[in-house]
Amino acid sequence: MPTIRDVACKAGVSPITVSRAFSGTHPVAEETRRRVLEAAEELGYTPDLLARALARKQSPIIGMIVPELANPFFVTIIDAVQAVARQKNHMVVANQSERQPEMELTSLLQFRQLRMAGVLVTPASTTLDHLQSLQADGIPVVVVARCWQDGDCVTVDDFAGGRIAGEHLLQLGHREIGCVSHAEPGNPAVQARVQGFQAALVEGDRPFLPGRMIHVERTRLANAEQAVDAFLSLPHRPTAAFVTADRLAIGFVHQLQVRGLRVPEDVAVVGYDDIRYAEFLRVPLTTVALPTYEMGQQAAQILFERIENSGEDSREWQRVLLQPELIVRASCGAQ
Amino acid sequence: MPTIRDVACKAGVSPITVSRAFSGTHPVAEETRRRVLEAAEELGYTPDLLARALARKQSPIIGMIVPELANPFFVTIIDAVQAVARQKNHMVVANQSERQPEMELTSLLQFRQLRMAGVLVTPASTTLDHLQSLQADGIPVVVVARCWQDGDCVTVDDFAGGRIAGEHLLQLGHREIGCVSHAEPGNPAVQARVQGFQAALVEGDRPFLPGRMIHVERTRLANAEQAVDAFLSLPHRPTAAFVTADRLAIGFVHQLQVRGLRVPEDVAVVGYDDIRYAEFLRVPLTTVALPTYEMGQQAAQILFERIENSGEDSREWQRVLLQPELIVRASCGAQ
DNA sequence: ATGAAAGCGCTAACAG
DNA sequence: CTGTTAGCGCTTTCAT
Repeated sequence: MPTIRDVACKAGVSPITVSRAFSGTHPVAEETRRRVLEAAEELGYTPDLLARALARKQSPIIGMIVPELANPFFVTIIDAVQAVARQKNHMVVANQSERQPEMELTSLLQFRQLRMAGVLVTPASTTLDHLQSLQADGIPVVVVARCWQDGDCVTVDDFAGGRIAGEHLLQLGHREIGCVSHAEPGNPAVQARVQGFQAALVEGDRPFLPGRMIHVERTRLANAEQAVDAFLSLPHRPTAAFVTADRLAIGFVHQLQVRGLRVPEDVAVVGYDDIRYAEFLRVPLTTVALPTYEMGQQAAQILFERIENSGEDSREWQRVLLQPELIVRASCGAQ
Repeated sequence: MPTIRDVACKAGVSPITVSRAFSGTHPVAEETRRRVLEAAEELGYTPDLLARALARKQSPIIGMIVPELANPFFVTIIDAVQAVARQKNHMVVANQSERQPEMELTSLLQFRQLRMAGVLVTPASTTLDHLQSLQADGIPVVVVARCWQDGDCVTVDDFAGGRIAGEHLLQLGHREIGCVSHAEPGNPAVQARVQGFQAALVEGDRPFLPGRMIHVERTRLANAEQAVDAFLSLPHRPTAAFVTADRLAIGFVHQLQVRGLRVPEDVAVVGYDDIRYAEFLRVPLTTVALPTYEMGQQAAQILFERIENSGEDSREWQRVLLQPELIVRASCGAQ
């Protein structure tokens, strides 16, 4: 593979001129640039990104960490980030933490060792201090889908999302409403949904009964079964339920039907996320849709602003809060 | 950030010894290694992967190209590859080609410029010659989910998959069976499915009528609508259909129902892919399941074998063919 | 088992 | 606008 020297030689200029012609960091006379590009073309020269990265102390790669790849929610974010990154000639490494803080740390270490241009992360832990060591090394970090006090973040207003779910069920006349939440205890996104939902009930003069709160760890079928068991053994069985994730809601509806209950007639259900196919289910799911792609896009844009203005080091963090939207389908009985 | 020199100084050894202690390429006395690691620990030293990559002419990154991220099929493969890569301390860059050969070429160029350790690709084009320039540069390439004459590949036996779908419908007593295929014309995976399906009919003494072949370009709702239009206007409407992708099959079933037809009573449907939620649909979908994760896993393993034995340059390409499996649910009327 | 010298291919900093 | 010099931090020879 030809190097910058070979091209320089052939074009009759110095190596640095070739460098500049390719990276466009310094002006190069049009005529010179043409000669250089021509020589490069003939030689089949292409810049070595590794060498460039070493010299610049920065590789053209954005590191991402998401809880899991098997979740279209995060894949959509990755997709959006890639679209922005491609425009900026950057690549994206998207790792999953599997919700384990140690795995997140491992990835972050790799990212630092590779001197990535920037990092986007949906953290697995509630404390976010470990992100600051990256910032200290000059690597911009933006948190996605979670809040962050000490840095930039782009989030969905999950409190508002929970609230519109609750409001909707109240409007439909339900007075006894349960809630099935998921995820590891303390997951801030899910907590906010639940709090928003409870706020809606309170505002509607129906204080939420703690006994009607059902929690499961994951969104698998087995968890849905657990949730339905718990739901059906509640005293004064609620006529409706807000389930904090569509994947869980789908299983929940399914299990209710298996036990002979009808949705929405016996139990109305509102989910969260608006995953694909939610409209093709046995009972099309009423749910809260999130501006997922937009979230990734904005996060990436903020990140690149930081990368490009890396000298300025402004401590005015950006905090973007995007609004969710209710999608009404059959599972709540409104249609 | 401390460098290898700082550690060497503090540990009272030469830089090269530190290098060896960390990379483990050459033996280092146990006592020395301990001293080095200790010094590194105190300094907070961590190897600079960019510098290492430049010196070794290889970065610890696997490049992947898939047609689209919005398809769980490919995401599952990425997931599997990442799992293998992590064990080998490698990162994964997974780009989408959006089925455009030029985008694939752009990514491949980037991969080469970054001297990636290896590349996995599900090509967007039928000709695979462009992959050989990578191989020529010493970068191993494995093709996933497609066949490849001139290199390693790991594929699902789509012909067999199409055949079991056809056989199943025949066994259920259907004699007039249509087929709805998708994707850009000439997509080899889809072609194989269709051919396998046709072979089943021929073997069952029901030669497939070309007029019953319906084709659409994509798997969106609009395409499903198109397909149903075409299907319903067939002379002697078939009582069953094989649809070459679940996403399309879901829309197909949906549209049939919208037009007042019952599934499976009026039209039995068999899909392909066994996407998640296929079992929770209004009509749970009978479909052909693929060993997707395993495919990614095996492809990654083969790739790392090539990376690790990069001296040998054996021209005996591996060609792995994995078997699909029929999943019987309600949409075909067997349950 | 350890070390010394010489790059990997590019770019920053400074000159002109 | 162009060139010179001197690295980026690591690993490869080749010695010892």
